[in-house]
Amino acid sequence: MAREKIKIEKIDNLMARQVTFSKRRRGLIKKAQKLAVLNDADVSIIIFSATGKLHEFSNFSMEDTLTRYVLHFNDSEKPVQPCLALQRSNLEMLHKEVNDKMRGEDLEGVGVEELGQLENKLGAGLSLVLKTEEERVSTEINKLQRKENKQLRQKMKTMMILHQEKLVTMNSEGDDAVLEAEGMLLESVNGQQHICRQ
Amino acid sequence: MAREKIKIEKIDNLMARQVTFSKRRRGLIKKAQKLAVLNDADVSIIIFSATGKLHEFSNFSMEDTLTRYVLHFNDSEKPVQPCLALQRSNLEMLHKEVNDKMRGEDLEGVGVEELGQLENKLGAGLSLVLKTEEERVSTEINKLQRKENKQLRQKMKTMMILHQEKLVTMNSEGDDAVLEAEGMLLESVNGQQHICRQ
DNA sequence: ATCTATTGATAAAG
DNA sequence: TCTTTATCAATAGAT
Repeated sequence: MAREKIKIEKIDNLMARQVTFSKRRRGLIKKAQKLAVLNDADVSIIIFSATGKLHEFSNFSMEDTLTRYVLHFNDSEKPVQPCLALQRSNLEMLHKEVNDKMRGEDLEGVGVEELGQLENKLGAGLSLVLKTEEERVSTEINKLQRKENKQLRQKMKTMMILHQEKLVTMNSEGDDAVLEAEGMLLESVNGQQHICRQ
Repeated sequence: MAREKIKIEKIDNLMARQVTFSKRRRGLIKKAQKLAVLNDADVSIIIFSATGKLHEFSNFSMEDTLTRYVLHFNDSEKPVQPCLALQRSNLEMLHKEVNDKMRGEDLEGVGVEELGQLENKLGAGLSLVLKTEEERVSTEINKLQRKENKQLRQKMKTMMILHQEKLVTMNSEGDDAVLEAEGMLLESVNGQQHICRQ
């Protein structure tokens, strides 16, 4: 869109590429801003340049938008409106799911595998991000094994486990139902430990 | 950019807004595509329309780009190039961090609070996403309290705890260091339980 | 969806 | 990187 028409292919000249990147990046974000305002939409853009530099735009909170994106796949059939409505809708879906699936069942009698499907619904969006993080760290830990740095490995694993533990703590907020759930957690962890030792 | 210049403010007329949204959304994504190709960049766009419909573009894997985005803040001083380099760089940073902070310390003597800072480094990107999810569910659980649906609450909490448990399982891959770490986890959970009962 | 007058974006040069 | 300017690209309004 200028003096000459250019072919859409990687620009060879580094200098020209950097100049074009700056111009087009600003143009893109300008358009994103207009789209967001004109149409009352949430628009988020993440750009990593070839040199690894991050450029971002979000007319709303980037974190909230990404969370909304990740959670969107929990309830993709029925698109929802604003963030609060999104949360409400997701929870109502969980209500229904839980009531449908667990009606009349004794929770204590339901195994981890059977709960897995419901748990996946609850954590589906979370897992999308978690899985890559888990796999990433797992892969790196395997690389470390070759380096025989066992001490560091143990420390990293311990930290990861403590990280998970903190999350469990966040879930436990000291009301009536929690104590029973904590008991189940202890039983589960004991069972888990047994499985891990196989 | 057309017959008349328009003010950049929310378009009142619903029909006109929808038409403009379609046109500009396609234009934005077209520009994003060109930017990605011309400059060899990773470009991801997430758009939620006012009606909650999701539109997305990513010239690379959206999941990988979002993971890279979340992880980017672990190592923001030193931008990194490709995904593999990113992982390597992050791990090397963790190496250094762990060795610097824990050199000569007996791991068993280090409390949860003291590990927290390192653990936050390890999980910083993860937490960015997890925190909102945790807070979201936590908020909704509190709302449920008012509805006095205690049975459902317990089930949800149990599922969340089982979810965390599964993550712990993912971290445990049956090598030497894990058994000790699991022992620590059990101790930690017992301690945690005590704290929760206060 | 298609048209087209007009505005907006930008490639090349300075 | 900023400005200029000739040209190309996107699009507002109409159909």
